[in-house]
Amino acid sequence: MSSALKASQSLQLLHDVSLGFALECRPDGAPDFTLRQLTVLLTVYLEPPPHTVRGLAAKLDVTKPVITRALDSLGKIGLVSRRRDPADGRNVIVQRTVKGALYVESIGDLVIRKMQALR
Amino acid sequence: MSSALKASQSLQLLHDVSLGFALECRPDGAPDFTLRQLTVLLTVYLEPPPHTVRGLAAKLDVTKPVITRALDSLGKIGLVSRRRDPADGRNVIVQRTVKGALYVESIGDLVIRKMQALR
DNA sequence: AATAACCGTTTCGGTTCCGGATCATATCCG
DNA sequence: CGGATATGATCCGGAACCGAAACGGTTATT
Repeated sequence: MSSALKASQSLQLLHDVSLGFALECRPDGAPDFTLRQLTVLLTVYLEPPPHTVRGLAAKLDVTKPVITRALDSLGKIGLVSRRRDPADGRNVIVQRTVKGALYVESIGDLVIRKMQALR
Repeated sequence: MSSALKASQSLQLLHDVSLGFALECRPDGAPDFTLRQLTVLLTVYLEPPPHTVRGLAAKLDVTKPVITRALDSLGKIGLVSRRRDPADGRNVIVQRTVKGALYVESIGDLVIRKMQALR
């Protein structure tokens, strides 16, 4: 048995993760997560730093205010923090937090759990 | 090598799929997909029929108007259709469409593609 | 020093989404 | 038949989101 999943299994996994995420992964009474917010969060925690508003906007192909607002939402519940770049005062650097790292880790657990439940 | 992915790989996969979905899987100039709309779509196409508004609302743990609106959005671009239940005229049965099936299949391809690109 | 370029945030108008309540219709049951 | 119940759609007020544009602050250029 290889590590490749069949098409139907891939879809089932995505379905289970989407559903499980909405049902089980609500952080701290936070309201619903947008797919965009989730993507921002995962990008910050999975891709090598530093992360700037401009860079995230380009990577996700959205405008800057979208990123600013997403960081507002994520920051409000402590999943991310911001600080000015000391080297270039125009930049804002998005930083990871302990709480965010734990939360992202729990999402990974969800994916693994759903994958193991696949048949 | 087993079919199990490590935690970091699971997260990377979810990230790549989220990002790829937003960037590559825009059906017919359709606006952004909500995570909820995606979940509804996948549920309709992956879980055994019949699907009703009430059943979908219960499964996703949201109110009925949310499902009605999601079906409006999905139906507008032909990814899903509705018809009255001939047996019980109160029910609305959500039906799959050819276009929807092809679209869901393309999402499966995306997942597989991102999985194969994992390292 | 003055100007231009760059970056993130805020504002603005418009759209979409949400849950609760309500409505119209259909079915069930006394 | 008539009232209670069930289902999905619609309306309502509030909240969140979007892109374009404008704004304040920082750095680069001349």
